[in-house]
Amino acid sequence: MTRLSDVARAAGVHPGTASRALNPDTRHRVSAETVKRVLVAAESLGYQPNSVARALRTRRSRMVAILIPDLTNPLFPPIVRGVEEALAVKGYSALLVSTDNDEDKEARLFAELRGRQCDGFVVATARRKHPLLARAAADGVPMVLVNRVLDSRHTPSVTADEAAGVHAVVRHLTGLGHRRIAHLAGPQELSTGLIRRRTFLDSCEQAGLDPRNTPVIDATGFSEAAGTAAMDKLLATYRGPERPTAVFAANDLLALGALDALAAFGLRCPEDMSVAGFNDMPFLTRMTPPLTTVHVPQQEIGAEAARMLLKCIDQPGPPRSLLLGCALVERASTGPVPQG
Amino acid sequence: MTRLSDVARAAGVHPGTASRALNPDTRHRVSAETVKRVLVAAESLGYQPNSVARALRTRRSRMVAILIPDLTNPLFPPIVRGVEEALAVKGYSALLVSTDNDEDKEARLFAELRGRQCDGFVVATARRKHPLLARAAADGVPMVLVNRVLDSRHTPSVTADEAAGVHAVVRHLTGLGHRRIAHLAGPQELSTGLIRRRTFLDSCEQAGLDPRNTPVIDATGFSEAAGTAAMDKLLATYRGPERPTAVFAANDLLALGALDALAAFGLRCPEDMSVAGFNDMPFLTRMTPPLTTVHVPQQEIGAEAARMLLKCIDQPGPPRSLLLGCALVERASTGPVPQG
DNA sequence: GTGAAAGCGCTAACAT
DNA sequence: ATGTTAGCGCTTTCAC
Repeated sequence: MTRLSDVARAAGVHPGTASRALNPDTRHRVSAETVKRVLVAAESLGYQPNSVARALRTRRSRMVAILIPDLTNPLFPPIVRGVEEALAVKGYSALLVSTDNDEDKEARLFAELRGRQCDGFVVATARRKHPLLARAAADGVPMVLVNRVLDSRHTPSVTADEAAGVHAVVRHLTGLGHRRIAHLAGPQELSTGLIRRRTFLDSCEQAGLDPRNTPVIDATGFSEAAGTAAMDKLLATYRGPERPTAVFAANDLLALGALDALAAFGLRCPEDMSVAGFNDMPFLTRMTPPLTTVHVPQQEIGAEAARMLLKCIDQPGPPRSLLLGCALVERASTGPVPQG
Repeated sequence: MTRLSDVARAAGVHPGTASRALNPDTRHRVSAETVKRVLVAAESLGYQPNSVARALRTRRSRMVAILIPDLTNPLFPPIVRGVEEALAVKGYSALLVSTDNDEDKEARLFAELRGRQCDGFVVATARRKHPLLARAAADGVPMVLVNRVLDSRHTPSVTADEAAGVHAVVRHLTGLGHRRIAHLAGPQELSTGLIRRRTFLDSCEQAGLDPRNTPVIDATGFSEAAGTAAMDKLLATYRGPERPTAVFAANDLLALGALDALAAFGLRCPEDMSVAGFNDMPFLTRMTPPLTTVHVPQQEIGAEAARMLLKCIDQPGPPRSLLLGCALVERASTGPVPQG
C-alpha cells in the first residue's frame, strides 16, 4: 500500500505538509500550489489513507456499531439500511452485530466493539432493564437506542410514536363496531411490549369499552409461534359470546401466528374475527388475508438514529428522544363486527 | 481506556511481557506465574486491548467487509447473518455496506474499505464483467464471492448449485404434464440470470420439449415490478393455445410480480397457469398461492463464504468454488396442466 | 523468561 | 507556509 510519505516524496514536500494538504479542514494552511501538487501526487499514486493509523492517532475510528437481535427478523434490515446510509454520507462505516438477545454474547461483543474503538453505538437490542447499556451510557459511551428504550429515559433514542399507532388501531376497530377486543401482548421486559399493552388498555377505556371485554394474553416473544400459542389460549379461554371479535397483536409476526391458530380453529379472518398487527413488515399485502397494521418508518428511524449519534459524538449534549409518526394501514384482516 | 502498560505496571512487568502473556500464541514464552499475574491484573482492570493499535502493528484488522446490493431485499439478510456468525467465532467483525448496484458508489466504498485495512471481502454484488472486482482479485485482495460469480472463474466463491435447482424445477413441471413452459429470465449480466436461463433451456430440451414451446422473456431486474412487466409481455405475446401452461421465474420476486400480472389478466394460479420461483425467500408459505420454489441455503452460503475467506487470509491458495445443494420446495403455485 | 527499543502510518503541537 | 518532532497503543526483534 502506498503511504502518505510516498505521496509527500512525490510532491516534494514533508509528510506533515502532505497531511495538511489532504485534509480539507487544514488545507487552508497550505499554499494553493502545494495543495495541488500533493493532490495530484496522491491521485496518481492511488493513495488511500490508512484509517487504522489515523484512528490510532486521532482516537476516532469513524466506525459505528449496530447491535440488533437478529437480522433475519424482517423488522431489522430496513433499520440497518437506514443507519448505514446515513453513516456513509458522513464517511462513517457500520459494524454489524447480531446478539440473539443473548446477554453474554451481547456483553462479549460490546466489549469487543469498544476495543475496536467504535465511536458510537446504534442499539436495537435494549431491554427495559439493561445493566450493560445503562452502565455504558453512564460511562459516556455515545449511544442511540432505536425502537426499544430503557426504563430510565436518560439515553437518546429514536422510536416510532407507538402510542399514536396503537390509538389508531383501537379507533379503527371500535369504528368498525368492535366492543370485545383482545390484545396479544409482546414481552413486557421490552418497552415496545409494555407501551403497546398500556396504550391498548388506555385507548379501549377511553373508547368506553368495558375492561372485562378487553382481555390481554401474554405472548412469550415477538414470533409467529408465540402468536399462535397466544391465540390458542385466547380461543380456549373466551368461548361463545365471550369471544372477542377483534384482536390487536403487538406486532406483525404475532398477528401472522395468530391467523394460523384462527384458521386451525375453523374461524375466518376477518369474517369471524378481525386481526391487526404492528410494524408493517414487508410483503404483508401478499399474505392471506393482507394484514391491517401500523406502518413504522424503520429505515427513517435508522437514519435519524445515525444522524443523532453522529451529533452526540461530535458535541455531546443532553439526551434527545425522537418520536417518528406512524400510520394505520387498513387492509383486509379487519372488518365489521360479525352479525348475530 | 486502560492500556496494556497499565496492566503491565499493575502486574509488575514490562509491557512486552504483558503482551506475550495476554496472547495465547506467545504465552508459552512466559513463566506460568507471570502469566497468572498479568491475567489477574488485566481482569481486575477490565483491560480491553486496543484493536486499532494492534491492527496498525500487525497489519491485520480482523475485520471483513460484506458488500451487498441492498439489505432490504429479503435474499440478503440470511447471508449477512451467516457471514457475521462465522466471523464472530474467529474473533472477526463484519463491516456491512450496501451498494445499490451503483458502480461509482461501489468503487468509492471499496476503496474506503481497503483504506480501513479490511482483511478480506465477502462480495454479493458481482456482475459477470466486473473490472473493479477482477482488478482487486488480481491484486491479491482476499475475496470470496457469494451467489453471483465472475465470468473469469478465478475468484473463490460459494453459491447454490443452481443448475441442480433449475433441473428440479423443470422436472417438476414436466412431471405435472406441462409441455409449454416459459422462463422469466433475470438480468443476463449477472451469473445467476445467465445460469438459470441456460439451464432452463438445456433442461427443457433434455425433457424433449420443443424449443418453440419454451419461450424466454427477459426481465429488467430481479424485482416484483420487472416480474409483472415480463409476465404482461408473455401474456400479450402468447395467446390462445400458444400460451404456456407454466412459468419458471428466475427468482421469487419475479414470480410474485408475475402472479400479479396473472391475476390482473383474469387468470388463476395454478389452475390456469403454474408459476415457480427460485431462492425460497421468507414467508412464501403465507402468500397466495404459496409459491413453489427452490430452497437456497443462504445463511449457510454466508457462513461457508466467511470460513473460506478466513482460510484465504491465513494461507492463500488456489481459488476454490463451493456449490451448496438446493432443493425443490413444492407448494401450491404449481399444479397439473389445465385440461381442454 | 524478561526487558529494551523500534516502528506500524498518521496527525498535531511546536518551531522556523 | 512548511518542516520537525513526538506519540497514539501495540507487537516483536533483539539483547541479556
